[in-house]
Amino acid sequence: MRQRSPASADLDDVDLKILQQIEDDFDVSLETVADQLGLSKSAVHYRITNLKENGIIEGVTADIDPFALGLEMVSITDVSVTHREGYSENIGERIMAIDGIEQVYYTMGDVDFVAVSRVQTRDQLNDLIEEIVAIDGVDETSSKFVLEEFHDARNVTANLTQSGRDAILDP
Amino acid sequence: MRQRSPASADLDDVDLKILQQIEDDFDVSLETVADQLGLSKSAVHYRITNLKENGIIEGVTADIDPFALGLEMVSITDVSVTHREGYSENIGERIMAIDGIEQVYYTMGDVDFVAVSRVQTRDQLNDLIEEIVAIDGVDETSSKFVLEEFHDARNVTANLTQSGRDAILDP
DNA sequence: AATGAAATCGACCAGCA
DNA sequence: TGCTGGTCGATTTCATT
Repeated sequence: MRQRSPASADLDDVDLKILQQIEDDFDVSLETVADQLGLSKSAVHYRITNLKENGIIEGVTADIDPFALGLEMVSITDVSVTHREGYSENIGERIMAIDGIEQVYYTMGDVDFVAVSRVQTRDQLNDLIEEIVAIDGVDETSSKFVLEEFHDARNVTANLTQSGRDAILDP
Repeated sequence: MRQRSPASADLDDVDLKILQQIEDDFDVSLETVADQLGLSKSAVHYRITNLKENGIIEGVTADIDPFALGLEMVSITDVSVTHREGYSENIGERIMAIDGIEQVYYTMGDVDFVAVSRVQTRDQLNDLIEEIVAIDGVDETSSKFVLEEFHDARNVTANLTQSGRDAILDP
């Protein structure tokens, strides 16, 4: 698995406000953010640089509308595997590597993996599921079609509860 | 549901290459992208501006490591609802509005909604599930705990098959 | 749709609390 | 370490093709 920053990254109130702003929209000028916080542009820039270096900001990316690329079919596929030593991580990565697979979760319970996929056509969906089944160790799959999605991008700061916010601020 | 750009957005090869680059990393200089494509910096900027105006680029955002905020617990919750007129869309939005909910899918099949949540503590997870159950029209829920995730951010261009790429380029 | 020049904004640095 | 103000380089904008 990928390296992650420690759970107890010491962020203060100002960091959190900056993160909230730029996680929603990085296309704001430094000056706007600085004015809102009563800081100079340099100070905001300094903090953003640190947040990047500490891995708290993993990167800055453009969010693309999948529909613009004709990616209109979303499915959720439950995957069961035969349990062998160390296979699970490998299988997760192999599912993830298939074109059209967007997210893979390895879960506790009778279903082992849950995969979210996004494709243009039924043929692509068929191919994708066949590729999952072809992976060594995969037992059976069960897919459901998604009719509608609800989410405002990936928004970790927006989804914090108040107690969660407090937990970050005073360790 | 939110307005989306048409499936047949007329993109050319150059647009697709720009999207691929900036979806992965917007922190590249215009000059780098321009050089790779044999264009001027202004031309690349002109295209990016258009892609934003046409809604193909939905926005530019910072990706934050959830672990840095202590968000270490991920769950997938299946939600069944009693079927009444027009309730489904409303319920989806109400689930989505709960703190800690990251994504909600409305699906065909016996399970109606699939919700992905990310919280810091078991208490927060408990609260979250209670809030789902409290929604009018929700019948029953079933949750599984996620042990590991596989995904490289949201990467719609990277997940295109070759035939998918071709389908976009020649309509 | 793409270009080059001009205005604006972000990145970096030295210095300071 | 966190911040300021200034400088330089990059990006954005605009007139022009």
